Amino acid sequence: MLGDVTSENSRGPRGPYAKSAQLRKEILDACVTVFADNGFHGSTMSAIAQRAGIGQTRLLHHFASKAELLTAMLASHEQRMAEIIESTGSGEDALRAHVREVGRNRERRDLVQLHSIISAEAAVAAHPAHEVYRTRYDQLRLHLTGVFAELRGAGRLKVGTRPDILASQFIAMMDGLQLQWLYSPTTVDVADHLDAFLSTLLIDDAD
Amino acid sequence: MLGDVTSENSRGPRGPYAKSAQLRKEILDACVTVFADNGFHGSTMSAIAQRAGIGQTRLLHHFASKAELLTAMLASHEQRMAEIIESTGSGEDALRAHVREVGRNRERRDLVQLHSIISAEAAVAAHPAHEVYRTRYDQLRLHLTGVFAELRGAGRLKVGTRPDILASQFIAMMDGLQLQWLYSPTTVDVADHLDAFLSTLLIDDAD
DNA sequence: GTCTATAGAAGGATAGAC
DNA sequence: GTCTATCCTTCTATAGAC
Repeated sequence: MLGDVTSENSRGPRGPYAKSAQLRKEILDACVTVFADNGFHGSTMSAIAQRAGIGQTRLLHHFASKAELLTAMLASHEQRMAEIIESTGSGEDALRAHVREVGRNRERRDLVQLHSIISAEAAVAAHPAHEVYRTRYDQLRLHLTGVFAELRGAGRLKVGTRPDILASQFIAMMDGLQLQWLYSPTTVDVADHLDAFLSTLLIDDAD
Repeated sequence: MLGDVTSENSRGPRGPYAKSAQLRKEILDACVTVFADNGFHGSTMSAIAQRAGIGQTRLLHHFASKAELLTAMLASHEQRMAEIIESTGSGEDALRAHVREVGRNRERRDLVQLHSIISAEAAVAAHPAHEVYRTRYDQLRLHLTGVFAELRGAGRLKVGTRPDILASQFIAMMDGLQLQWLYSPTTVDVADHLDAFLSTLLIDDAD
């Protein structure tokens, strides 16, 4: 810092690191596939390296451990989920946005597998992704509780329902339907069944 | 068979096997705990043996491989699920029976973890439990579709709902709520939220 | 940053004595 | 049926040359 006229730390990676950044990205992509198929426990550094088309030691040079690889990969996806929560408008639009997002996963079986297997593994406190997932579920429930509460205020919710319970139910339905879809892609239509669920809850907007 | 006057094969294990049967049971119990915490991939024969209080080679003498251990353990539980499907009366009683069963799992966190992690791992075709779980989900959907269809016939179902979709939704809700309960046992009440779901679907019986 | 080589531990599974 | 000893493989991770 002091007197270092060439310092550019605040502007992110300099020239030589550009290639590294690209490689890191490719490694993280390889991670998704391998972790999706075998979970954290069943995946090996060698398998990930092979998938990324590099050697095992080279992989280890960029990510010091398997746990670091998992958390880095999850962090790179976390951003996208945050966007969905923030960006959406209010009320029903917010819910339909979630359904649309889940519907897009039809083309990304790897992402569905990844979520299903890691979320289940990480339910154990010792798992490297435990805190990340606990926080994620808490935030998502909080967000959706707010959305349903808003709908309640607008008189759009069927009587006898509670926003906080609906939030848990909606998340459960997303997770559970995606799991069944993995087993029977032609039988279970995630987006369709989610829409059906919302239809049983919401009173038609009459404006 | 031919001329073997001492043959008692058709009456199950003879004397000397009684101890083996007991040990097998203890091993399978140890399995539940270990597989529940680490899944199939993350569990080791040594860990299971240690949990069962025996040596690794002794474990291997009774179950030839880890995959055999998993399938034997699942088979010993399959029976219980079949009973729930068969035994229950009709209509709403059948659904409430499922809710009660899931409610009992509050005292069996290990079983919930086991189901969550194995069902997610086994979504990959190469997993030793893949076929078992695919079949289980198919049968459960079939069973519940019948139950909901019956309720539809009795005029107990809200309009705009479809028995087959409700079956998928109900299973998804069970799986998904149990997963959230693992992360937040004090926030998510599985049986309560399931009951709430059924309440939004069913028209009160007026007889 | 990348490579070869390899350590050191743990994995599943087998052989053979008792 | 149970034990000790052990094989072979694979795992994560390190060291050091280039």
